[in-house]
Amino acid sequence: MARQPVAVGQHRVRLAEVAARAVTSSPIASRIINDDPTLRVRPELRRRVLRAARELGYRPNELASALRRGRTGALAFVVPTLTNPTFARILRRAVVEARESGYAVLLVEDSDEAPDDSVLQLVSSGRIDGLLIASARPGIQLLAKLRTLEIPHVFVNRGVDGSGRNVVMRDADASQRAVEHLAALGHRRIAHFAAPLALDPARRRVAGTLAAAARLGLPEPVVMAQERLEDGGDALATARRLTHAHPEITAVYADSPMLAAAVLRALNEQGRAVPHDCSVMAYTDTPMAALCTPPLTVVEMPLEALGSAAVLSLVRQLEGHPPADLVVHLAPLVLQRSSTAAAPVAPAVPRTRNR
Amino acid sequence: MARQPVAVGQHRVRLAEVAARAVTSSPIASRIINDDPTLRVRPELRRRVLRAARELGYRPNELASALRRGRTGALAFVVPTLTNPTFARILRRAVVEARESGYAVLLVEDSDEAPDDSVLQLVSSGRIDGLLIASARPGIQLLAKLRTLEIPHVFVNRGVDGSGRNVVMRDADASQRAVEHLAALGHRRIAHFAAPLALDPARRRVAGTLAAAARLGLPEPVVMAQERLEDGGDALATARRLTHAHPEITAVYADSPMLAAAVLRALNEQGRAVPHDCSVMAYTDTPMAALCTPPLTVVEMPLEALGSAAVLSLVRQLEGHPPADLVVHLAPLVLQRSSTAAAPVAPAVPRTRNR
DNA sequence: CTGAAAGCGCTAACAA
DNA sequence: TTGTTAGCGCTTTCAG
Repeated sequence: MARQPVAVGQHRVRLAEVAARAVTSSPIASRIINDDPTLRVRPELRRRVLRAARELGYRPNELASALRRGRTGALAFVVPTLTNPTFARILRRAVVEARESGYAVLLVEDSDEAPDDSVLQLVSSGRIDGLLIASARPGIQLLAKLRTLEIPHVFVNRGVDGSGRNVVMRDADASQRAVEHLAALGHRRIAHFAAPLALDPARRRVAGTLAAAARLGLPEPVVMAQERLEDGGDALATARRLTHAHPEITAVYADSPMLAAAVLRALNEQGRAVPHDCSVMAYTDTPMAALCTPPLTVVEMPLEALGSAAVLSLVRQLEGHPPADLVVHLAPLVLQRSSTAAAPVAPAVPRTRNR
Repeated sequence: MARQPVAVGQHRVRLAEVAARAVTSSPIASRIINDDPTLRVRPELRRRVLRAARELGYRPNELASALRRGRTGALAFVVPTLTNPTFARILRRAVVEARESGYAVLLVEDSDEAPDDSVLQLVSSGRIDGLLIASARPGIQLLAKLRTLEIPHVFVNRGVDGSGRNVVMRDADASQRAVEHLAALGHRRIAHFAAPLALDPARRRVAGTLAAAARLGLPEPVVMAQERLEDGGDALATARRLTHAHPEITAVYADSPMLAAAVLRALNEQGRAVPHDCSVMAYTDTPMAALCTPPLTVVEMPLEALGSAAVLSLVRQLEGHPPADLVVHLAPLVLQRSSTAAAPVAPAVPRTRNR
């Protein structure tokens, strides 16, 4: 195979050339460019080196640097499903924060279906320094293998009990806000339509709902979980079962706008008007939430801050600090739109058609 | 028998150790492990090396290999917005395909707002071999700089005229299917609610709609574009303008489920029932599309195949082939749900409430 | 057929 | 204060 013909003068400038131009050696140039604080050097030489670097357009070769330093400057973000808007929001800020800390982010999808060892490949081939794991769930193979590979990592959003490295949000508080909002509107019989209960944050939100209801003196909420989440799955069927089995319910708190949309569909099919006959609200905001019919009241969460906090926490680990649990303190916030309203005075009765 | 050997202790197994155990030298071990076809070696030695590698759990250090070979084994995927479900679908398959071709994928978000040079950093610091660019749009800085850096790249979904390296789908055909679907239902006055027309695929879809309408003898469709897409933006306002200004329209073809949802909202506010008074359909399917009220008829697109094709095309470039335009041939497919139905016999008249 | 030598580009340790 | 030496772990010559 022929050698790639490289345009003349197109060749990448190396550190040695910068050093030569500044009339010094590579190590000195390296330490100046990397701002080595232990280096005592003539200010004039420093200026010469920096100027040479600038003039030549020098960019360090990260790979060479990585090989020498024994650190790659790359992190991997492991998501369960990329199509879930929640993860997109977390990831987005994580990428930015990582870059500001000097790391690139590799993406890995670790779906429930395809138990894939690409994460391990990445780790064991020395491509990355640490792992942001948003795909934790019980029984996931990754967890076991992480113990073997001793690689710094944090669990994002989905925590792992006792791992001591969970970066999560105030999920229980989110439920509390939701329940308070509904209770303030006079609702007493409410349902919590949950994401799979195998997932840690889903469980924390259920707990939050139950605790808040108890504290407010409401009857115990109905809890139903949608066990398959991929691509909508059969959320509609579950929503139908929920609304059908519990006509006494006047408000549903769903674990995502998608689940809430399923509830809207189910109620609509049964001729129950939202919010007149039944209120519906969702955990987390998405662009679609505001465009549902009716627009969904949601509990907005600090997903961007979560992404940012997760990276910072991991970077601290990489700098030698021990791992630690972290709760993003920003408070959940109810955004009231049109899907929640005062509870009906009389128990809701299915009507022939929307009002 | 499939006992997974584990590197006990901190120390990572090096090639030299594999070679030692197989009683040969590193170069030979390397060539055997990398399946060098020009290597003629005793089958027995080959077996010894592979067995030693397996037993020691050897994983090549990708960084060292990259440094030596002058190729990093990493690609960057540049997306405009991660929260757009379309890109999530493309990206998802791209990551898998890349892995199967031996590449990791770095993620970069290149939003309209934050003109960010992190892509260039990645390139000029020698972290990646090539670029998958899904964020192309006129005036984007990246385009100019790409010419300077001579880095292999392809444009995904959003093409750049005359680049000769666009990997796109049959967008015009998607519009054709949509228009045919609506025409078959008796609609004649239709509207195309477009994504920003600065974007190449949006333009191709508009062209497709106009061409199909002309071919079918329909009056020229109304075209209105939503110029800001980020986070829903003011899609609802635009949708209101569209439906309000054109009461004669009996069907709207929107450029995404989100835009379609905005149209559903607007029509609902105006007391027009969907699909009774007006049909609505969308380009591309998402989990939410099926859960809208009413569930959206959509034109499903092969986004996964697009992601896969883009990676393959880029990899070919990296292997020395010249870039080439590529159209993913899989046909757009209309998924009929409940938001489209026969055109009303009389021109639709705003009514006081849904039927 | 196989192995020894020579780096890829950078930086940590040590000399001067 | 500065330069020299020595690799990081791998793979590509090029001799044996």
